[in-house]
Amino acid sequence: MTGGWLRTGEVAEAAGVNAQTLRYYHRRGLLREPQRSNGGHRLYPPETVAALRMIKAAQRLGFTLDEVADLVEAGGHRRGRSDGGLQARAAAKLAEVEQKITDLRTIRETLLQAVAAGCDDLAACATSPCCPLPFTELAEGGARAAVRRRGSLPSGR
Amino acid sequence: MTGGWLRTGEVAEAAGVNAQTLRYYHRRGLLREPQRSNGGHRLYPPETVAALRMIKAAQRLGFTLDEVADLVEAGGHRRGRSDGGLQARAAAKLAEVEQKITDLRTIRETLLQAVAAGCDDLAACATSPCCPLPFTELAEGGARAAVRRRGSLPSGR
DNA sequence: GGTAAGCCTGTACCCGGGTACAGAATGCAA
DNA sequence: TTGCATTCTGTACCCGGGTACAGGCTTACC
Repeated sequence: MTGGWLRTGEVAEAAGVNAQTLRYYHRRGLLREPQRSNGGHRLYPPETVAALRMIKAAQRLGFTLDEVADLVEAGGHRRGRSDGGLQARAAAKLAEVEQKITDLRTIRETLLQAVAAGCDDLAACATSPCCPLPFTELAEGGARAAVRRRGSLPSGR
Repeated sequence: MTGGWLRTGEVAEAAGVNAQTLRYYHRRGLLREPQRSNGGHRLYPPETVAALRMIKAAQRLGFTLDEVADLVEAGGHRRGRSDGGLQARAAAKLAEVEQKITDLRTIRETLLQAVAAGCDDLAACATSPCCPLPFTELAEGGARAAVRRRGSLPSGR
């Protein structure tokens, strides 16, 4: 409302995002297509920068792009009843994050043990009864975590 | 040494891994190619199961498959000097894991705030001065984390 | 009006860690 | 010996989150 329209590159720069990413977000339904110039160039309202920051923040909070798209959609729809459900989703995500922290703490303890015990060869450790590393539990823990991860987490990349 | 040879499916089953994954690990240099039967079927020594568990454990500790391959390689080579360096790598990974835990704690606090403040619409919150969510920091935090993630972490998927 | 920078579209590719499929050959038990 | 299960190979595809490239059009400035 305050300033004029912004071009793709300007929005991208202001939000600290690659210009290609904007198009990608349009495809994913995270951003509505804006107005166009006569020549077909996109002209964004300044609020778009805030919207992008919001998307990046939500991602950082552990939501996937699909989830963010849902949230945006839900937020936009809630003319009548307030069923955006950010509350509920944030609570669920909170539980996931806490589980992930617990997992990482276990991993940390195990790494600490490996360092403390002076392990220097995984292959040797794996078959040695005196090594404190819990290979079997770790391997199975991976399977459990993989299942949990289907629910999506802040995670890597 | 104790038992007979195992076929691909038996190893996979015993280690809780898809049979295709074994081939994949051969390609990635995580497992040496074993002996073959006359007909060309792989015949694994029983230790392979322990090796697979080791790989899964290392993955669970936050090492990527490339890193595990390095560790295996280094472990196998250390005939003369003991430069496997699991020690050093575990210490480095430990630092990464601790950073990740710190990040997740920040995320958790933020989610808690969102829930406590009763936020129910991200788009509204992002432009409202009374919302406690630190959108800008979160967005920039994401950029920082993305850079850190180039170093690979336990992460998702 | 010229020219460079910026933008448009579609399509292909990247990463990591697998998984699936097709079609041929082997292995093993009855 | 027959027949089904398993394995073999190569190649393609999946997920999530982007990024890159090519070839053409628009915009902005001098």
